[in-house]
Amino acid sequence: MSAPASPRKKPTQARSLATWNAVLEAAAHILRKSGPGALTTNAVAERAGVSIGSLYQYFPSKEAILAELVRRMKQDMIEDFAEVLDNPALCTGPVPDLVLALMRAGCKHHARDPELARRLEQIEVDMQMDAELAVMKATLSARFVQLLRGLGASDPEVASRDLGAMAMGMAHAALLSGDDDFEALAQRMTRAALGYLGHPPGA
Amino acid sequence: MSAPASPRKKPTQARSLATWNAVLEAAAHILRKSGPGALTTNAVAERAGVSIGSLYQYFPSKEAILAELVRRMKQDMIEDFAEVLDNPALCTGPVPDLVLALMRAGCKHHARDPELARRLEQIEVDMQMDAELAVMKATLSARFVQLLRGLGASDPEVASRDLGAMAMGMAHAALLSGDDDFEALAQRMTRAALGYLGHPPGA
DNA sequence: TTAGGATGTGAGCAAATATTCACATAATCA
DNA sequence: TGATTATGTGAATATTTGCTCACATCCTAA
Repeated sequence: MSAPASPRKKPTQARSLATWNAVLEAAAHILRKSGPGALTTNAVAERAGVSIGSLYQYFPSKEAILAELVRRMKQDMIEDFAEVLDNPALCTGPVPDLVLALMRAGCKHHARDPELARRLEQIEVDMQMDAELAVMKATLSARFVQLLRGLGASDPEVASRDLGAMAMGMAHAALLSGDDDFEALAQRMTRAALGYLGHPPGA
Repeated sequence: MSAPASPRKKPTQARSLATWNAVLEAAAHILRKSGPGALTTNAVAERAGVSIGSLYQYFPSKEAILAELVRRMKQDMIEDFAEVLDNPALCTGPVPDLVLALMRAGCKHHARDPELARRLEQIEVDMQMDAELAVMKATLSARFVQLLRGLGASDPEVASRDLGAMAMGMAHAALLSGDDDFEALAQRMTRAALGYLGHPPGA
């Protein structure tokens, strides 16, 4: 419960790096297939083909494993969004195109690994972040707030929160229904987001 | 895990009904204040001022307690929505007024007990429903689908899912930020929903 | 080659947790 | 009243789970 959520030691040799990865992959697999209730340290070690002692050599607690998985997902997400935010043509072009591109980016990691993404986003809510993760989240959030201010949103902080939550909610609901058409999903998200921002619906 | 999620026996005397209620209230309190991780049967019994044996007389498992809490919340929600859906003036009036009324209804149980509502909605996702709960959810969903079809939504089933998830996501995010202005929240939800439905933003 | 650090092992401990059961007390009714 | 049923009790059990530790094996570098 009170154990630090950061890795105990970084692997240096190739052998230990394989162990490290096997643990994370096993945890991801269990989370994906059986949910957080089945995620026990012993189960992770067994699935990883690694002894429980080895697991604890690199992760001081179950939470640390989850934290690392969340950090990886968040990292990917930030990169997906950055690809859009760093594109000058999109940022100066029509707002609907920009919003659609952002929603597509937001759906990307769901498309890659839907169930895992859903689980991790749910877990993230109840997880106390380590400093690294906090910085990553703050950075991403700040970029959105700035963008929304540029789009004329009256309360960019709230708008950022709302639009993110809206997209996440829709994505999770789609997954639970077995709907994996993420392009159509991104377009529906865009309609809602543009409405939120006060843009009239175009063709 | 495989225990039935329905109550073991219904209380008949006043004394046992008090026990029944104390258990549910205690479970709600723990969920609200400490989250699902702290919800153990022994903790619930202790908080309720009731022996663990008594708890198991009425609830065959921890899941059964949660199922009952979820059923109660869902029941309240359905009533809140029914108040709007059964109002002819609203249903035949301007669409934005109707949508706003629905969003307000959707926020109502969050306003009553925000943290509990958030937790229960999260738990509900991973809970296998009993028949009673399934019927309640299906009934509510059917009414929304019908309404959305009347509003000209091209895919009412998907729209119902999307709009519900959207509202829930925004509500949860607001709560986590400590934002408890549910009227403002309902208005922002309405903007997004109208955009989703293709309605041009009015004054 | 060999010393010493890095890595791996898994039995087992301590704590937590869900649940049962044998028994006690209270309410109801013939 | 006495008998039967409803309700309440909490110590005890069986299981699970996070985690440690004493020891084995592997790698690297001098």
